[in-house]
Amino acid sequence: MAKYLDELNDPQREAVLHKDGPIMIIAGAGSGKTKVLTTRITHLMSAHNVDSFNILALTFTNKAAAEMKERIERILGNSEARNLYVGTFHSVFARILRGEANKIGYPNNFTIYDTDDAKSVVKTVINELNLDDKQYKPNVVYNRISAAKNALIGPAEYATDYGLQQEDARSNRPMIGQIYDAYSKRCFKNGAMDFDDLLFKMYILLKNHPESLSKYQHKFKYILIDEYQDTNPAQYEIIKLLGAMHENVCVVGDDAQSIYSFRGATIENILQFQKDYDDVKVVKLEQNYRSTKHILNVANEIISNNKNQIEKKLFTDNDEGEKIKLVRTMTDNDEGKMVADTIQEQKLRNHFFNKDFAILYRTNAQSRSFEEALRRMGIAYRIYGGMSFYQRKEIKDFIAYLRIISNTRDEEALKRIINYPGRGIGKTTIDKAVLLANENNLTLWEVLSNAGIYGFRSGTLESIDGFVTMIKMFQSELQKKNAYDLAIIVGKSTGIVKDLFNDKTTEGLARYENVQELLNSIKEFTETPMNEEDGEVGDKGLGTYLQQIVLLTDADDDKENADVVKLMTIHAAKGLEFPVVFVGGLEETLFPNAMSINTREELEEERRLFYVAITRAKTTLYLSFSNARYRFGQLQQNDPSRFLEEIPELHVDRSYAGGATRNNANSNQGNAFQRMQRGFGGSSSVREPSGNFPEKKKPAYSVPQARPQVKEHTVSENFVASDTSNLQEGQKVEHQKFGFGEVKKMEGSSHNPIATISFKDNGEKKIMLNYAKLRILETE
DNA sequence: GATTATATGGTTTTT
DNA sequence: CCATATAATC
Repeated sequence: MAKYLDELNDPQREAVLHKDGPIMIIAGAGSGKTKVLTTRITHLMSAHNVDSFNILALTFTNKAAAEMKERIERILGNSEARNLYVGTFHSVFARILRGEANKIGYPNNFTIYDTDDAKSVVKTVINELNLDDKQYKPNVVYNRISAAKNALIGPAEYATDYGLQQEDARSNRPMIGQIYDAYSKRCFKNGAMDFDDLLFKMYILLKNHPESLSKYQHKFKYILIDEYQDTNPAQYEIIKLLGAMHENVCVVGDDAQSIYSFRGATIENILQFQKDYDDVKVVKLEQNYRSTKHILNVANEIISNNKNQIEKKLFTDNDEGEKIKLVRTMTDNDEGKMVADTIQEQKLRNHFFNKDFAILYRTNAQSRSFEEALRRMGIAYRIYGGMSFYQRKEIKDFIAYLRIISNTRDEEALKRIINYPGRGIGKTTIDKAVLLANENNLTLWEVLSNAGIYGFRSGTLESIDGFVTMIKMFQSELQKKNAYDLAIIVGKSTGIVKDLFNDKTTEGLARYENVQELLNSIKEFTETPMNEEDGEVGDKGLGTYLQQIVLLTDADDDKENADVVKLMTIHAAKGLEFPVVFVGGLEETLFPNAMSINTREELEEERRLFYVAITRAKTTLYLSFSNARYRFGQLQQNDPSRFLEEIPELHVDRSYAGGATRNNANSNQGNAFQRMQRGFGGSSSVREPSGNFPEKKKPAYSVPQARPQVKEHTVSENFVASDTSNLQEGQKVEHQKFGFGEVKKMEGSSHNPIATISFKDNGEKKIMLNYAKLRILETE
């Protein structure tokens, strides 16, 4: 038996050894599903001689795909893995569509619109239909269109679907069908597809073009899908088409971790799978190798509150571990401080590195307080998600040039840069040109490049001609230069790079650096040898580059080994694991989020999200919530999350207080929530005066606070951290945070000296000199 | 047409 | 609070 099979448990091995026919693997959190997937692919190749060109594996992130390839390569010991078709649904389909676009009337170098571009088109279309964008909010309309596409409902069907029409009428938005139609037409005219089109058009292609369908059915003899619980109907149908010939479809998922229903994902796909295919083999992976017993038990308890789920019971042979820590803080800033303090302390006490910690939250906006606290402590961190690199204005502007060079039909790109940098082509001119384009059924670019015949004022005409000439020059350069060289020329000729360079403000500097980074990334792209099969769509050109970067998440480009604390939403943490995990903001209206408590389905998804958060932790889990936090610029009171009620008391440790020992009532009765309520004398109906919370106002039961209160100390102007290697007892010092004090005692090894210092305002503290910033006061 | 001041409104999660 | 949209002013 091959060595790699020995490393599997029974059900894992069963999943790997099953060769032909549909198989569904229900894989609990931390049960080694990635291992099963990679081993399965390896096994197909090495034991069954399946050609690597005939395997398709779909993942949710590019990073997961890269990791999978790498692992397979390692086991196989050769470079066959590079021939595998591994990637996200979106990137794999984009690649296929790039080759087949002509069949559905699109140019091969079609542009991919990100959400911002797409919403902007929606907005344009709404205005052009003379509809009120207050009534038809672009955001809402876009989501509606997106949902339709994910359910494979095109504009024609949308307009005639009674149910949908009723819904829209009821919500006072009866024209959405028309907007959808106009939006689709405009995208088509622009030679552009949005994210959902990558699925929708892929489906259309396979459905309407038997030769394409046949081609890919033959090619993909084995299909594997990761995170199956998060697939939507469009993805389901595509897979059904692709897999119809061989039926060698392997799906791996966990219904308990389904958290993308807002993107159209449905657990129905799991149930439907067993109906659509004959003799589906089902394997359950229930042994968790990731977490301690305490953590896993809490997770099991939480998820058992959901009615909708597939029967399974996760277990682990891992240690009992520590109880999970539950911390209440006063404000979101305190919460940030508590987490930063704890990380610092854990690093010292348990020799953790920064990269062993993850801070997870429900919404991106929560990152701020954590970020500030970490920065203040000098702890290196990285935020994933939020505004990604390619969404920044300066980057999008620059890329818009490349987009218009590659695809002149891309109206969004054109509008973005036609007057950036300023060249005297203002709103009036653009509106007029767009109108002309619409009236004459031309693209905006066509109007501009023939501006002479449309009676623009001579000055404006001159500007337009100058712009058009410049873009044409870029296009001719494209014939002889690679993407990087072209980008350099663009940066120079437009003056963008110079402008940014001359802007010496902090933001200007950052923008300049970002553009430089963009140029570097283009360079890297042009210099990296190409994946063999990308050759099928021609070049290593600009078009390929542009299509690639839109689908990049910033989780993808991670410097895996950087020693930084990771901050991200729970959604973004799916599939990852960390030794120590903090989950912040466990409060009503935030988590579960107020937007998602109106139906059982929504609430259960929030609970699954909580489940995902908990199961990211290997050894230590902190849950925190705050009395009040700033939202929309205002301090808002919140009750503790209802999910906390669901945690059995025996797994919880509330004595934790950011390192300080506290004598709190350790009653073993009731659950965490009840104790919390009691502790606060009947809950958060107690309104604190906004702003500062007086220290003295302690409840009868002392519920642990994040930290002993520190009297704020403002450091002296001339504060410079002194060399403390020769610190002596009796010396007077100033501490960055605790203020002035006197050294009472020196102890600890020379490696890790610890001073006991009596502070004027904050009492006696033990200070680790390796980390503290102390200024030794000159003794007279 | 560009620059600056003021108003508005938005936060759920992402490819 | 922050980012974007509109109005006001040059």
